[in-house]
Amino acid sequence: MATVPAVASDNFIPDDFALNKVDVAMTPQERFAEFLQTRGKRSTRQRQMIVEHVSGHHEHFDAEQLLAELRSTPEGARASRPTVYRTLTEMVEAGLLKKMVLGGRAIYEHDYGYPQHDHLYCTSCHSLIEFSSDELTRIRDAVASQHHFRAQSHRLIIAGICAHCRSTRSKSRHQDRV
Amino acid sequence: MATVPAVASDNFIPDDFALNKVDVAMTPQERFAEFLQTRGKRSTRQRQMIVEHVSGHHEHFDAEQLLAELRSTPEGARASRPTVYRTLTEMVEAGLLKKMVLGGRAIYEHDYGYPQHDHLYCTSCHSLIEFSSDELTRIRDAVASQHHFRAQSHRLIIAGICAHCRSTRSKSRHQDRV
DNA sequence: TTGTCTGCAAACACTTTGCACTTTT
DNA sequence: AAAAGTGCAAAGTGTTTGCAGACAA
Repeated sequence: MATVPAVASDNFIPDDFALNKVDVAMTPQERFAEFLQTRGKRSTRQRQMIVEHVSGHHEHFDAEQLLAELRSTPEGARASRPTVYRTLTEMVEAGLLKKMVLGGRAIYEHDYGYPQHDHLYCTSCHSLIEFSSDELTRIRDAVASQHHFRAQSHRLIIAGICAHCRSTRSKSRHQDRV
Repeated sequence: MATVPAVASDNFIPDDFALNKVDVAMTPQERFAEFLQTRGKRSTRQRQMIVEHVSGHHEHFDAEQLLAELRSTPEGARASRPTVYRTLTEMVEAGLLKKMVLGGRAIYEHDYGYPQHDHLYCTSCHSLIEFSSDELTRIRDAVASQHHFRAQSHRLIIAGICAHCRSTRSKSRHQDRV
């Protein structure tokens, strides 16, 4: 199953395991458990609580944010920074999360059970608005075949100012790396 | 930091100055000189040689690469690392270069006088192949207006394996952050 | 002269790693 | 018991910044 070298998952492309859209009925937790099992990895308390927490918050987030949230939970629900980073990496490998880089740091979003989509990125308030376009996928495949390129995935980010910031005419407009 | 984290032009969107497609006949050097002037900035030896060098190499590159190239030039054509970074930032502000982030570091490409285009990114050899699509721009504008979003720019990166790597069946396939 | 630039060294943000100890299997 | 995981502290990257001396305007 795991033919692909398990690079620390800087990839935003789920690996072979992830591509098997086997059982869509599994919960993220179950799916992750299966993933760990097939990899000879262990189901630890930390990994469990991280998947649990992430599954309950359907927003975009980054590692430090997640770490802070975990630390603010009542229970001894805490994991170290390295563990959080390591687990996020595994969740990407498992196809539960998708990773992208914005403003210099990695942003994660849910991938399991969510349809392919792209983003509008407000350079003023940094919000991400999702949208999807079939046409886009068509263009992608057309362009790829023209170049004898095997497309595995794509990422389109349209940067600009969102409706809210436009009306607020925020003074503090600035633009971030994409 | 201040309210607006003065992210030194991490933007890939040319600022107001850049949007004035005034004189397309100017050389990059002239344009940069004009940019500096309107900003009350000075035309130093370092800035001149950096623009000069960059203008002579029409490839994608990153700051460290440029720094290394400058250091290998015969003449005392050298600038410090901070100066290289600062000047690249200015060149982006001036609309001469466009910046994007791939594999964790900033990649620059020429923007002045070059048509809008997007990229195919080979996750195996890390090469960037350019292409352009009018349809894409259409989609972008359609999506943006649907969301009352003012699109300023967009970036589409199609990741996959290029023709060359596909035939080479490279063993070392790996995937990088985009 | 005057205020901007440069280069150095140090600081930075985010992320990864080495290693001894702890846990899961 | 054996193997994998965790946390700590330290190391890395790529990039930015404070500051004193160097230099355009």
